Amino acid sequence: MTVSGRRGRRPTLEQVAAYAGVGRGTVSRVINGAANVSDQTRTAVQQAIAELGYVPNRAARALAAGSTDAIALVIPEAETRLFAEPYFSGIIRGVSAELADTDMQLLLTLIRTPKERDRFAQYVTAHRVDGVLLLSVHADDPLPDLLQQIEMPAVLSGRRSGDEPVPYVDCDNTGGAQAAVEHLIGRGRRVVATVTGPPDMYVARCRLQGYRDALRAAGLEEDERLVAEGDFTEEGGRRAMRGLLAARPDLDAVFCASDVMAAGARAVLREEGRSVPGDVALVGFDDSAVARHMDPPLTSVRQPIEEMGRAMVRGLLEEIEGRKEGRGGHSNRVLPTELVRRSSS
Amino acid sequence: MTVSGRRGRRPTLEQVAAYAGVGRGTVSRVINGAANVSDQTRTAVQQAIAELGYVPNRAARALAAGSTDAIALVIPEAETRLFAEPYFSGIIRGVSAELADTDMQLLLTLIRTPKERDRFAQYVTAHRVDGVLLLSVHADDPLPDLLQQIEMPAVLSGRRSGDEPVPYVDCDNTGGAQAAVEHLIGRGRRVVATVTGPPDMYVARCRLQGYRDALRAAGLEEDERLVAEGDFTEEGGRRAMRGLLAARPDLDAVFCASDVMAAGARAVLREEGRSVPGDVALVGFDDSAVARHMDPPLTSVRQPIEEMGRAMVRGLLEEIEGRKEGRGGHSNRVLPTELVRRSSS
DNA sequence: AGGTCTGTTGGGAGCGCTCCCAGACATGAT
DNA sequence: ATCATGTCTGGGAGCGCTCCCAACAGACCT
Repeated sequence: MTVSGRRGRRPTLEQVAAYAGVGRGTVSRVINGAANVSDQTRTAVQQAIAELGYVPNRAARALAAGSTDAIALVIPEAETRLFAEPYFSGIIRGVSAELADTDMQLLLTLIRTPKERDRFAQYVTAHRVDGVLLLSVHADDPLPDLLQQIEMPAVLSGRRSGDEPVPYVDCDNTGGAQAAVEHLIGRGRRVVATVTGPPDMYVARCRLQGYRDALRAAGLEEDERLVAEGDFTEEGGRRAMRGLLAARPDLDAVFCASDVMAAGARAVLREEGRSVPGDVALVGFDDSAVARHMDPPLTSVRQPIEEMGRAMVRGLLEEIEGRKEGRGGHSNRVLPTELVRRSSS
Repeated sequence: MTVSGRRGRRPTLEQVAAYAGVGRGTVSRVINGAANVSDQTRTAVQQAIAELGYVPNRAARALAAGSTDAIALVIPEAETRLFAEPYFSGIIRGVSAELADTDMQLLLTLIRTPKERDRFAQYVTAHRVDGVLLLSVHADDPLPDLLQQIEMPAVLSGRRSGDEPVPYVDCDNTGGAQAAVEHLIGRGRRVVATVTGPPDMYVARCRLQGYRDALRAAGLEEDERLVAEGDFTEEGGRRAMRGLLAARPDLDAVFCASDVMAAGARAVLREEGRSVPGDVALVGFDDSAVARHMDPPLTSVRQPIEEMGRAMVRGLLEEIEGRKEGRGGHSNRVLPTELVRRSSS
């Protein structure tokens, strides 16, 4: 924590230049790692910087250079409740970690209301950030298209559809669901049901697809009465589970498209006197805290959330860099998931 | 989303002035809500702003005014795991909500390593933010003192000790714990144990104090064998619970200083064949997702986390304002907690 | 009529940087 | 010796704002 105790104004680039006996331009070159600076000069400047405890003024730099050295992480308010728990903090952790080596700043923006969204739209339209990370957007969110229209570099977490035009980072939802169901089948289950997410969400459709793929691959029966629609809430899980038990009382396994829904399903199974995993094996998705603390602990599909955060930042920085140099970026990434086996299956 | 489609450079204050037929100073006055502008002029300027879709350039403003219009929310990395789930996102939600009306920006900074801490120290020392929100600092964290030393406005969440010199927002840990234990006593429990947090954390000491206060007020026995030290982890809760059962097998209630520890305790109770709440009543602290999903659902003490976030921002803005006008702020706040009754007690 | 306020307004100076051009110097080729 | 070429360097211009001072108009007094 070597910080000069000097009170009042902070040293400026100009003062560093004077102290080192060089010109402003030279100091700027050293700071920005430009070539064409002799080793001797560079050393002298670096020493002056250290001795004066100089820290560049971001505002001045941003003003002069026309860039902001900041990216925004945008989170629709609803998500902070729904996906609250490993997701939210996991992404932030990954983003922050990847940004630590950069001197980019992270601006956090929660969007609660259409008014706030418009305000943010204004803000990005005025190019007050260099790029935007958009968390779990809904299909009808106008923000991604706006960003693309004003040519603001952006990366989404998750896709809105199969052919997402905006760069994105996603995890292999289909593969994860498939692995989960294959696992159930591997444990000898033969009547495997599923509780899905809302069908207008791409992520929900992917997980359902994975379920179907696994059944088909194993040659097991596919019955629409084994598919119940949930909404990613616990209550939705409850409702769906009741429906499944009514339609197919002979089911012996359930794959839930989220842990929270699995928690709801589990409660209904208990009410109905079905043991887990004895009578019915249960698998969730997300590997959240809920999964670990359920009784019995829930087998679940883990997404590499932190890694997704990192990948988003890498992608965004590439986009920004690419945009500057005239070439395009568009580096989508789909990260693998992992089945975490616990005693519910 | 009324945004002029004009490509290229954004309109500047100067252009707004020209468009409205006034001087730069006048536009600046209108934007910053200064007095001494005639209604007629103000209206004209506002219309020009709207018509051109003008958004002030933060960097330019910061540079000229010497302030940044940004505050930093600093989170020690460890906390994002430990307190991850309602705490982290709750605070952020509150902070963001309170900031929405302001045009302050929120910079998020996770601090993982001493190196990153030093870097942040540099950053704030260079006055690159107007204020700092510091989450759950440890007693040995040098950051609060540094901030105070360089006269950077700051607000802590939680105190490091009883006489915290830096402004803070906290919840009534003592009162919450006391209410929890009183609740247990009210339900007829007579041998009430507690699992504490690490004694070097002030929050843990407060919750223990609340436990003691309640016992004393009820005239119940206080036995040191009824107090077991945990560390806010599930495993710590397990260990503590085993110790308690060994030392006082006759206990009929346990107050755990965190939900996570309560989850550990609950697991041990199950192993030992003690029913909850039949044999042993259980109460936690935090009202986290874990509490809701335990079996049985855990009675817990809820902190008004979102409100704490809001209070932190209000306090910080006061500090910043006060600092500017030469007077001091120092508005600490201790918010009330609330007992959420579920079936574990 | 002259003087003094008060309320408004315009615009110069400057915030601390980056960009870029021109100049200084060294090197090698002619 | 001369010139071209290249490397390094200094500093002017300007980014878009806020601050502040001077100027002006009108109201009110003496």
